[in-house]
This record gives sequence, C-alpha cells and structure tokens, in this order.
Amino acid sequence: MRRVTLKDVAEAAGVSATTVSFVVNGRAAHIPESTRQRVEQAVADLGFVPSARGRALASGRSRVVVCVSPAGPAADVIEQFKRDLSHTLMTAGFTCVFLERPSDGDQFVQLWRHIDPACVVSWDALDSTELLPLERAGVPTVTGLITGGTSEDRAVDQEAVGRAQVEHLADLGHQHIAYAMPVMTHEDESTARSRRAGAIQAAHDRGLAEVTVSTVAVDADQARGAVQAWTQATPRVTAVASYGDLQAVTILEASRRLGMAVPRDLAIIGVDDLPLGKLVFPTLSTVALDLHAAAALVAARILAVVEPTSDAVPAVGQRPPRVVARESTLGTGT
Amino acid sequence: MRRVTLKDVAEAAGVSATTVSFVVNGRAAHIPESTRQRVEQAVADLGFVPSARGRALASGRSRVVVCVSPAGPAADVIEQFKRDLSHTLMTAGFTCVFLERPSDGDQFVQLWRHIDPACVVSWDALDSTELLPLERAGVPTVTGLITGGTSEDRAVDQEAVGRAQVEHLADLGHQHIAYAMPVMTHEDESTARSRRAGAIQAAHDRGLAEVTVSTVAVDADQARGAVQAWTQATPRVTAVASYGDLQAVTILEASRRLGMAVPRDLAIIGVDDLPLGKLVFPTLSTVALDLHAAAALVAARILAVVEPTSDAVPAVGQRPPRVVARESTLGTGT
DNA sequence: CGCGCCTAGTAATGCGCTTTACTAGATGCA
DNA sequence: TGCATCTAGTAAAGCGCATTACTAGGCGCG
Repeated sequence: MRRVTLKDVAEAAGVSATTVSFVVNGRAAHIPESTRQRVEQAVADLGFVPSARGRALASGRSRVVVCVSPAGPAADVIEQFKRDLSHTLMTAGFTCVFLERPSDGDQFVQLWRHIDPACVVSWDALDSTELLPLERAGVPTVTGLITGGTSEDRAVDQEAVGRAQVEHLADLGHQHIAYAMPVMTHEDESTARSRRAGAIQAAHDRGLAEVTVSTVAVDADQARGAVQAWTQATPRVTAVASYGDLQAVTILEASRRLGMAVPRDLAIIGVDDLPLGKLVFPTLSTVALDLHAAAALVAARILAVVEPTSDAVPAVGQRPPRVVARESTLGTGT
Repeated sequence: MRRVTLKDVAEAAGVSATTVSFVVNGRAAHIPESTRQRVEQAVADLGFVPSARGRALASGRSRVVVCVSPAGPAADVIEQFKRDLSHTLMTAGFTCVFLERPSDGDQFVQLWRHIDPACVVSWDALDSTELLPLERAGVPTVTGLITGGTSEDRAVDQEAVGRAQVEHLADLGHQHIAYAMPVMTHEDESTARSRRAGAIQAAHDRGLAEVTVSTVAVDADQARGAVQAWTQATPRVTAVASYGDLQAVTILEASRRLGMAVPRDLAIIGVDDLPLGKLVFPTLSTVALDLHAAAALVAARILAVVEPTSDAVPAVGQRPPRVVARESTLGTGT
C-alpha cells in the first residue's frame, strides 16, 4: 500500500497540492473556512501524515536537535535534565534526541550521513575531526555545556559547587579540609578540576588550612587508604569534600569499617544528591545542582541557534548549587 | 556559502552526477579505478558531505532507528545497554538515537513529523494512539522488549531473575523468604510482577514456605516497618529477595538501624548489580542481568525489521541472569 | 466604463539525491 | 565483415513537499 501523499489529499479534497500544503502548515491565512474544512476532512479520511523527509528537503530546515549524551555514570538528575530539555525544545517545535557517543571516532563522523539535525548539542567539547563534517553539512553546534569550553559556556557553575561544599564545612567549624578527586575519565576531568578549584578558593577565602587533595577511586580499599592518610595527617583532616556522592559513600563506608564515627571523626559531603545518599548511614550531606535551571539555559542557547528570529524562551541565568545538609556533616542529631 | 552538492562534485570531477552517486555509495562496480579516484579526489577537495534529507527522500528508506527510552530510574547497566545497541546497529549501517518519552501523549505523536525513522523501538508497549500515526507513516515498530508484550517478546527473562534470587537463598538454607515489591510506576509494573512470579514459583518448586510479599518504597521509614513485620512473622522471615538493589539497600540500612545483623538475622539479595552494592556494609548480594546478550537480541530483532534481506547479526538467545553473592547473604566471612 | 485591488486559489520550480533506463564506442568472435 | 556483448558512463524521472510567482474572476470606486 502506497504512502498517502499531499497529492492524494489534494485530489480527494478537489484542490491543488499547494492549498493542502497551506492548510496543513497553518498558513491558511487567505483560505476560506469552507475549503479549509474540506481539506482537513480529506486529511483525516485518508490518514495523511506528512513526510518528514520531503518536508525537510523542501523547506531546507530540520527540526531535530541531536544531543550527544555524556558517557559518565548514570544519574537520575541527568535523566531529568534530558526530559526537561526535550520538553522545552518540543514546546518550541523541535524534537530532541540523544545519541550515545561511539568510542570509535570514525563512526561518529558517519552519523551525520543518516540523521539530519538542525543542531548538534554536546555536553563537552567536540574535537575538530568531529566538528568539520558537521560544519560542512551546515549543521550548527552548541558545545561545552558541562565540561570543556569556557566557564561562561557552561550551564552549571562548577566552581560554585566546590565553594559551597567548603563553605558548609567551614561554617561547621572545620579548619582542615580534604578534597577527594575522582579517578578521572575524559568526561569529568574538567568538571572535577573546576570543583576542586572552587573548593581551594573557598578555603583560602575563609582563611582555612590548605586543602589536601587526594584521588579516591570508587573502591573500598583505596578509600580506606585515603581515610587513614587524612586521619594521620598533621594537622588532622576533619572533613572531606568529595567530587561526587559515589566517592563520598565509598569514603563514608571506609571510615565506618575503620571504626570511625561520621561526622565526629570525619565529616563528609558529596555532590549530586543521589537517592543513595538518603539510604546510607549516616545519611550523606551533599550539594544538589539545579539542573532544571541548567536545562532551561541550555534550551535557550539551542533555540538561539536554531531559531535566531524568535526570542522564544526567556534566558535564565546560572542558578547557584544548594547544600543539602544531612547526618554526615551535621551528626545524627541525637 | 551554499552547501556542496553532488552536482558540484560531478562538475569538479568532470563526470555526471550519477557517476558520483555510484562512487559515493560504493556501487562503483563498473566504474574504472581512474574515474573513481578522480571523483573521490573531488569529494575530498570540496569537502562534500551527502545530504541525509536528499538521500532519504530519493532512496525511500531511512537509516535511523529511534528508541524510546524507558522512564525508570537511571542505571549504568541501561546506559551500557544503550551503548551496546547503538554500536551493533551502527555496525550494520544504522544510527540509533534515543528519545525521552514526553508525558504528553499528543506531543509524542507529533514527533514523527520531524524525525524520520526506519524503525521505532520501545521498551514497553505503545498504545494505539501512538502506534497509528507510525503505521500510517509506514514506520515499523519493535515493542515490548522489557515490559509489556508477551514473555517471548522480552529480551530479558524476568521470571528467571526472581527464581535465581530464591534459589540462591534456598541453597543457603533459608525456608521462609519475603519478596519486596517496589512502589510501581507504569514502567516497572510488568517487570516487577514477572520477577515476583518467578520467586514464588521457585519457592514452590523447592518446597519452601509460602513467599511473603510486601511493598517497600525506597524510604527509610517504610523499610523499617517492613523489616519489623518480617522479623515478627511466624514463621520468621529469614531472607528477603528484593525487586531491585535500591530497595535492597534501603532494607539493609533499615535492618542495621534496628540493630539487626545482616545476613545472620536477615539475608538480603537485590537485582541489578549497581556499583552501590559494593559500597555498602555488608556488601550487597544481587542478581546481574546479562544486558550485553539482551542488547544483541534486541539488535537482531531490529535488524530483522529494517533489513529483512540480510541475515546480519546472528540471533542470540536469552541469557540467564547471574547471582552475584556478597556479604548480605553469605556473611562477612570472618 | 475602466482601472486597480482583493480573493481564492493554482502552476511550476526546485530541494539533493537515487535509480532505471539507455547509448556510444570498444571488443570478441565466427 | 557483421552481430552480439561488454564497458563506461549519462539523461531523465522522480521521491514528497514548500514556496514563489502568477491568474481568473469579482468588486469598489472615481
């Protein structure tokens, strides 16, 4: 069974294809109501669905935004971010899809042969091998939203995250703070550095002892070593700001296995506000990012590129991260 | 600057557009090497990138597979699954993108106006409102991979998951087992039911006491209540199989806060093998799904639909889930 | 009456590519 | 030599739609 086309509808409604096109696209300005209804009836009767291909080719523009997913660990907040972004873009008449970045760069380049985006969005920076074919295909890009790029490019102020952690700990009277860096993948390298820089700066601003920076894998043994090193340092580290909640929980469990009391012997604060943080004992203090705001900001940036005319979504600024204080810094409250 | 087209290349190489098309698409069977090279040189010189739109329109087929992402909680295994699937499809010459399913059904239907898939893949079943426009647009679908559909449709044998949990506990001598159901969202309802059914059946096959089924939210207070109920039951519940690791950790922490020893007073086993399971104390026994195999299976199903001719990927059967035994069932080993 | 203007549409072109037919010349072979 | 066959390539016809330019007929108005 052949696909139902504009022409079929035109024939059925007794008008020209042009007229049908106008009606279907809402440009029915100077089409009288009666004709319009005839056309719509025919559309409904035949079950006409316009072809995205034909439309894209003729109009010369696509309405698909491709987002290259970050390869970091899964997180509900990221999923929420994606949903927010999708929703905002959809409201503006675009469809947002997510692409898993293949490990093989060559294949990555091949992708644009199949899909036909209005814009390609990437969390981190794309390298020039990846950028060139896009540019040649006339596809604009929005990159460096989370990692890479300049700090103004980023939708989240990562320095502020580190600052918030250290300020929270300083408020509780901690003088000697450690910063736990993750084992860095390409993806979170720049993020980790920014957070650390914020932490160090906050410690400096507050007149605290110099921040001890350690790398802590999400691994029980390594975490134990780090905890031991901190407790044996002089002056003794009394609190640790961790790159993420996963590292923080690892440290928390290592401390407990070493017989230490959290937060009395060591206070711990993570980042991400994973649900996990509420499950462990003691519950984990953390920093929550406002990814709703970040999504709005990213959406605005994208729309500015794909639809420069409309002023669409009002730009939202970066929203500061929020400290979620729980037992691992405040104590059990008993 | 206008986009570089096939015609431009043809002109530069001194051949017809047809020839360029043949060369670009590897159908250069009866094109002599010298001409082929001239064309390829021109392609490189001009930086020609074929237009996906034009190609799709002319060839009448798309090479994009759209997967509707499940709305469940984020998990690394799912991300890995997506990467596997993307990779396999890419190897077969398709691009796989993921779509966040909008809460608003109407908008969902609109999506096919923008994107132009060779196939739409959905974890769970799509309803007819969603299916109809796709059908009309001539887009085949593959649905019910994880939830919904018949059990043969599914890429993962969820019954086997429940069975594996109970058999592991039975092997350790437990007689009275509880099954912890999650607070069900639309997405995991069918999964949860299948797992529970498997658990109940295994208990029956092993001649154990009837399985106690309780619903446990990922919430400390609720979990405490459930744990208390189990310990006070007669006969006493000595082990619990949980729908997922998150519920399991909640139960584990609740037990500890109640002063119970895990697994001595209560053995616990989850599902998913989240990294989290290695961080908590005691470490969490769990069931790992072989999502590599599932991805291969799904990919094969998709390819059978989008490329019925080739026998592409060899079909892989469902692979049984694997018990990862840790401290929460085995004990600390000390 | 004659001119312009508005209404309600239409014809025609082209977006960039694939694909089917078709051809001019070279070659094989009896 | 004459006919078939092969080689190397091309012309032309769309794919389904948007869009621009245009027209036929009706109307107001000086």
